[in-house]
Amino acid sequence: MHRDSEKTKQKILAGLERLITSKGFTGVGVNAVAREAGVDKVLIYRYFGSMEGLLQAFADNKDFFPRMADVFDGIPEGTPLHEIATRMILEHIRVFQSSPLAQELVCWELTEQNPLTIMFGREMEKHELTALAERGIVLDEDVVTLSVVVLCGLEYLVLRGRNNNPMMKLDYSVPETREKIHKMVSSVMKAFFKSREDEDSTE
Amino acid sequence: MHRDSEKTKQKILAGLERLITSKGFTGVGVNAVAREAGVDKVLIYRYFGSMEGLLQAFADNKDFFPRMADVFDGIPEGTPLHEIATRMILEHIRVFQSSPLAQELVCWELTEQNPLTIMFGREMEKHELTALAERGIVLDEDVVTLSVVVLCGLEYLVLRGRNNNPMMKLDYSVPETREKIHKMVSSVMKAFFKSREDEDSTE
DNA sequence: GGGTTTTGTCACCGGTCGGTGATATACAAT
DNA sequence: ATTGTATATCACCGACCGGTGACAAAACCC
Repeated sequence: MHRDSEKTKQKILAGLERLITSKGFTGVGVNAVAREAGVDKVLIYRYFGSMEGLLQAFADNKDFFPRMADVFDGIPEGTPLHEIATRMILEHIRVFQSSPLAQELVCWELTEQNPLTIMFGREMEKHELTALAERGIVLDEDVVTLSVVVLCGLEYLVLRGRNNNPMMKLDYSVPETREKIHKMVSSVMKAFFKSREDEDSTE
Repeated sequence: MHRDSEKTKQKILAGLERLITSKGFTGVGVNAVAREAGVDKVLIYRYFGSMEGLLQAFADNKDFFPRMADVFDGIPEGTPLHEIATRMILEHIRVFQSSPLAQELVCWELTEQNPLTIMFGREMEKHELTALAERGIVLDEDVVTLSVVVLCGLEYLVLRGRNNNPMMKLDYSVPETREKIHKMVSSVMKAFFKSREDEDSTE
């Protein structure tokens, strides 16, 4: 039984993460976290002050999304804008789908406010399209709006897919459906870009 | 103190609804419902067997969405398809936004399975586009997919708007933003329909 | 070594939860 | 009025919750 406060803090944080991903956010509590971490709950109060403090610490020590900027490096020069946007969306959703933690946090965010969900929300808010702005890529406002709405739609479908709650027969957890949706996204982005250009040229 | 089992059942069901909309689904429990309804909790077990039974009964006695078919009656003959689809989407989302109960149930659906969320999910699943099919209106599969994805995106934005969780600066609870989004939906549907037609004619 | 601080264990508190049995009270049939 | 039944009230159970104080033991400092 070594005594290492730093290690126990990590055990607690790891326990919290396991608990969230396994039982969902509704199961999160001081007792449950302590049990999961194999640690006395009083240590949570000692090291983090409270459950709120623990959530805050968890949010601080974690970056939920990989750097979106890396996506760009895989995109060759001269790729049309609509394809860049499409890839951004699909890449984001791929990451999101492979992260049960992120999915659970979004659900939590929709039902409650706490230090963790607030921080997570901020992270979520900026990551995507700011990366474009950093590269000096300026998109039509409507295009941005569409991208976000589509992105939201896909996230939502991923969340519904977790519990087999298809939306109008559209089940994102089915590979064929997923493929169909991806194709649609690609073509709608293309069509919308084109219609914007046509409009600009006739003004 | 009248003794009217039917009335008590209604009081319990009403209490459940008030509780869901006011405290959210996380606050739902036998004790809380009984307290909210001003009734002893044992009556819940007597009349509904269990919490599950109560949720089932609540789902049975409630239709969450007004008949979507009525939307058609307000649409003149000869309206272009893309505009019909657009109106369907926006009408659905208008209803959804004005129903805190529906919003809370969706959140519940995303986190847990129970008789109520399952029934609600089924209701949600069919209502929208089946109405089109009933009228003999056949839409391109991609168009349906796009409609659903956009619809999902808007629902998601409504949910995020409840707790001020904008998505990439896009806050659906702000009227101007809402207006902007509606315009975008209208024009993207138009553009996508057009691109489908172009594609068909060149095959 | 001794004394202090840090780290961890344990027992306990009041409160709420889901669930149940015993009992009182209103009503309806006779 | 008497009986039986449906309706409602009350008290209670064990389990879990968030939170705290008392205390043991390891580690550190001199």
